[in-house]
Amino acid sequence: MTLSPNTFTGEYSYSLDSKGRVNIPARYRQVLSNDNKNTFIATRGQDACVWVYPMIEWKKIETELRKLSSVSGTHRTFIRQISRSASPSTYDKQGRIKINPSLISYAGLEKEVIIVGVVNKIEIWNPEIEAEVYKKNMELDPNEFNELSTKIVI
Amino acid sequence: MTLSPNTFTGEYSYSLDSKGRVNIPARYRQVLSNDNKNTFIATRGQDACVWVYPMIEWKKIETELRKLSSVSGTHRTFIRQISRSASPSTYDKQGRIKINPSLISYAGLEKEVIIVGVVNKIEIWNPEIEAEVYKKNMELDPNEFNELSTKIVI
DNA sequence: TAAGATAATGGGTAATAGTGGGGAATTTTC
DNA sequence: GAAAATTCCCCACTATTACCCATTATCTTA
Repeated sequence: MTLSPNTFTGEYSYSLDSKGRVNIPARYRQVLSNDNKNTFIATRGQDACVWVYPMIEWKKIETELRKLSSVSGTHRTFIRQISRSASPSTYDKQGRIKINPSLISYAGLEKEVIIVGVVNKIEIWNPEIEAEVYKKNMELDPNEFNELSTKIVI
Repeated sequence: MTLSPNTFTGEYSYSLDSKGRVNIPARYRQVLSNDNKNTFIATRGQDACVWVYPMIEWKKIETELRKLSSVSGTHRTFIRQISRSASPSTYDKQGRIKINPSLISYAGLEKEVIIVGVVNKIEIWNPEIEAEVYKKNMELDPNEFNELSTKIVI
């Protein structure tokens, strides 16, 4: 059952332990290409969750950031906000990565978390917050969904 | 944990000691390429912070300065300003560099500082000042910010 | 459905990182 | 040229992290 490399789908329930570690689902680790060196980059999501990129995917962002100039105030702020919350973590022998305290509090994570594969990255949520956000988004924008359907066929 | 060489992300809290020394986070030292000779160049940031470049990255700035030297304009002023206050520092056995007094007062640094990796360089802030600047910037340009994130963040 | 294999979780310990300070060497000042 | 000041290098203590092992749970297959 080998899907495309570095592509994540499905939803899992895991626990965040007292040392701030979460397991990366075995299936996700299996589809990682070797050049990721077992390393992920965790960062703030656009929603109240943690985004976890395989290293290779993150490097693409990094390359784009390097093109921006620090002469521009807006660019400077942008780079800082993206970069400051990004921290690499190589998973241990048991397949866990470490999530740093500021990300844990940003995403409101407690013991039980859900892990969602969103194609090129992984999201880690507090289940309660995820349910709220899901509900809100569904009510919000039926039109945008229609618009999307013209762009992508599933 | 092997990210691109000379590339810094993440945020850390450190202390500036009575001798004007700050620790460079171990993770940052590990991604330094050898040709940096354990040396950084500290200078005035565009914001109220200290910018710390690995030597190799700094040399790129110097190259830029030479290119711009015959052209008048803001770029030249910008780079000259950074250049004039730049001073090199090699980190000691414990991984600390020395920040000179004029930079400490420019950035308003006290005992507690935060260190932010902004891709090609490192920023050192007084936490209170950083929080203010953050707040101000967030109010300033949400539109441009969103536009940038749709282009760059994947 | 039982047994083996794989995966998830929790915790202990050795190694590493961060902090503070002492003293030799060097520079500055009188 | 001596005293004072500063810088640099080293050592020691403490806190934190990463690594390893043990146990429990879940999945797979015969």
